[in-house]
This record gives sequence, C-alpha cells and structure tokens, in this order.
Amino acid sequence: MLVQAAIRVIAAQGVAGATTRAIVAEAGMSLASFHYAFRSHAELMREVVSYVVDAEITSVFSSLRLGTDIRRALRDGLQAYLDYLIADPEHEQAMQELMHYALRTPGLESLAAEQYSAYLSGVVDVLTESAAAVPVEWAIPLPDIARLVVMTTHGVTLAWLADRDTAAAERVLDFAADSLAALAVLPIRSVT
Amino acid sequence: MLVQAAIRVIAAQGVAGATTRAIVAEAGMSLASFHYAFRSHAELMREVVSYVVDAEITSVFSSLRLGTDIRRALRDGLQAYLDYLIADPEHEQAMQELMHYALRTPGLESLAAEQYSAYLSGVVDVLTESAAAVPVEWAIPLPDIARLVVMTTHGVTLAWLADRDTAAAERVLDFAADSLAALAVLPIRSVT
DNA sequence: GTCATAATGGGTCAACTGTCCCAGACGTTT
DNA sequence: AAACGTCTGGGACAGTTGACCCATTATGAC
Repeated sequence: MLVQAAIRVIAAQGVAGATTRAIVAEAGMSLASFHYAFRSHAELMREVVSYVVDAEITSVFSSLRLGTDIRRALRDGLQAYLDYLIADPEHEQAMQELMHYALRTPGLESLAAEQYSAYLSGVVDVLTESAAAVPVEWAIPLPDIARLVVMTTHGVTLAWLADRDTAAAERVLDFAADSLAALAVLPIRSVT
Repeated sequence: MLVQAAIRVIAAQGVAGATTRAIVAEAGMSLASFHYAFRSHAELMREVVSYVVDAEITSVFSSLRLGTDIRRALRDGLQAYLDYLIADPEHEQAMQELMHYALRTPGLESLAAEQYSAYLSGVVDVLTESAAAVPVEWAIPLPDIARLVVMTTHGVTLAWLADRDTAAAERVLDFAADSLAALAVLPIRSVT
C-alpha cells in the first residue's frame, strides 16, 4: 500500500523526505502507478494523515488498562507508551511531524483537529472500557482526563526525542500517574 | 538580520517554506547577499535553531514568578505562556517545527538536545530566581520540576494548535498548577 | 481466443530549489 | 581623486520535484 510506504518513508526521512519518488521507490512502484492511484501527492498525504490517526490510537493507547490500583494501572499504561516510543522513535517522531504538516497545509487544518479529537476519544474509550471491569469515578470529566494523558504523552515524546533521557522521562511519568490517580474517586463497593 | 527574517518566514509558512529566496525576499535582500553572509542555507538554519533557544527562553518563561502562593504563581506563569501562545500561535508552532527539523537534520541532532536542555535550565533559572524572594523547597529536584513545566507547555501547545480549545487548555493548566504545587514543601519561617 | 478494462513502465515537461559567478555600486582610507 | 575591500544586483547553472502523456502489459469476463 502506498499509504503505508509513505509512512515508512516519513518515519525514516521525515515529512520533507517523503517525495513522490521516494514513496514509490519504497513501495516498489513507478511514478505512473502512483498517479494512477492518487490524483496528486497532496491527496496521498491527506490519506496518510487520516490513516495514522486510527492506527496510532489502537496500537498505542490500547495498552492502558485500569485495575483496582488506579495509580499503578495508569503508570503501567504510560510506561507501555514510553517503551513503544523507545522501541520505534522514528514512528512517534513521524506522528508529530505529520501533525505539524497538517496544521500547515491548507485544507488539512481541520484534519489536524480531527486527529487530536480522535486521540482524545481513543483514550476515553480505553478508560471507559477499563472502567467497566473496575468502576472508577473521576473528579473531572473523562474527556479532560484523556486530554491530560494525551498532553503528557506528547510532551514526554518531544522531550525524549530531544535528549533521550529515559530515566527523566520515567520520573515525569511517575509524577503524571501520581497526579492523575489523585483525581480518581474510588467507588464504593456496593450497588449504586 | 537574515536569521530573524528566516524566523518570520518559518512562522508564516513553516520550515518547508523557508527557502533561500523566501528568506531574502522577507529581508529585502538579493540571493547574492545571502551567500555573502552565509555559506549555505543549512548554515543559516543552524544559526536559526541556535538563536531561537535563547530568545524563546527569555521571552516566555520569564513571566513565571513565584510568590507566597505557589499554586497561584505557577498558574499565573502557565497562563502567561498560554496567552503568549494564543497571541502568536505561528511562533510557537515554528518553535516546535524547528525542534523537529533539528532532530531530522544530520549534524543538528545535538543542537536539538542542547535546545531542550536550554529550555530546562531556563526554567530552572526562573524558579531559582523566584525562590530567592520566597524560598521554596521541592519534593523532587528542581530540574525535574522544570522538566514537568516544559513538558506541560509543549503538550498544551500541540493540543491548542490542533483544536484551539482555550478553555480545555486552561483546565489542563489548572491541573498542572495543582499537581506541581503539591510538590512544593513550604519552608519553615525560621532560619535553617 | 477476444476484447475491454485495469495497471504499469519509460520518458518528458515546467517549476522550483540551492549555489555560484561576475560586473558594478558603495563607502572608507590614502 | 584614486584605490581598496565590502557589499549588492542580475543572471545562470545543475539537480530535484510533482505532474503528465503514451505505448505496453497483465487481468479477467465472455
């Protein structure tokens, strides 16, 4: 698939390196085949941005599973994300670059907004899902919790990409898990 | 100055739009004058990255002033940053794009690391400065506090740039200020 | 097999990029 | 006035990019 080839190129070379020729080379195709499938390079990039949102959410935030110990569950989920980031830094780097690309490209600004709200609702889904097993009440609305999680991951991602300080990143996640857990209002074990 | 013209172009058009011609046009110069001052486009971009670090730190985080009410001081400082972001979104957008540009450009990766550590020590300076007036002790090392602040601002920046939800950003900052203030150990009013 | 459709390969084009060259203008020092 | 280095302007160059055209080859329905 050309879209996935494009994502690989972006991860390896950045958005600037994702030229039509580089993408078709990665996909093992010719230029003509590209313009047979897509009207233009911009059209492909639009699909790339749309695609990565869904893929990212399911692959990354699905590891966030709440349990009885909310702090530990949050911390484990955040650690899983950090492990994912360390294992494939270029991919997360590409995600943020694509976000900035969308913000800059006429006609794609709205997609950037959708991308972000998709992140949020993705985290909301995971939290809701987990809450089905062990009900948790939060001091603030669930979407706000999700926003804090997403904000944290993005911030930690940029920091780690810049200085590769894993220990510092983990200390940040410790703090984030502690602070978020403080927003959890443990439910009474009786029927409500 | 060509460096500042380049920053204006990047803020207006993004890093991809910061071509040599666009920069000299913004500066009102000719191409020859560019290559008289800089050996190459890459050399200018390196100076741009170096320049923005200092400028950014002094202009943004200087508003963070601690007082007796630590939570309020933190909240005010973060709000000042948000106001700054809203007043000139393209500038902060450019900062993050430049960070990603540095991370991708061979020979500039180390500059990205320096850029980030400069952010951190800038915040440390402000916090230390404020602590001189009203001494504050923290439950974790000061550089870690600074890292949390920087992480938060970057995360909030990306979120606001994507969905422009100012109210949500302010709720995030509420949470951040609360959580950070919880790390402050108020000093005893006697001599230690 | 035949034929229409889908898909591909090679080659070409204009536009844009970074870089460089060279003639000339400017200002300062003799 | 003359000479010097500093700086500027216009033009040109090769390389790369997105887009496109046309001839050719699979692919599959009948």
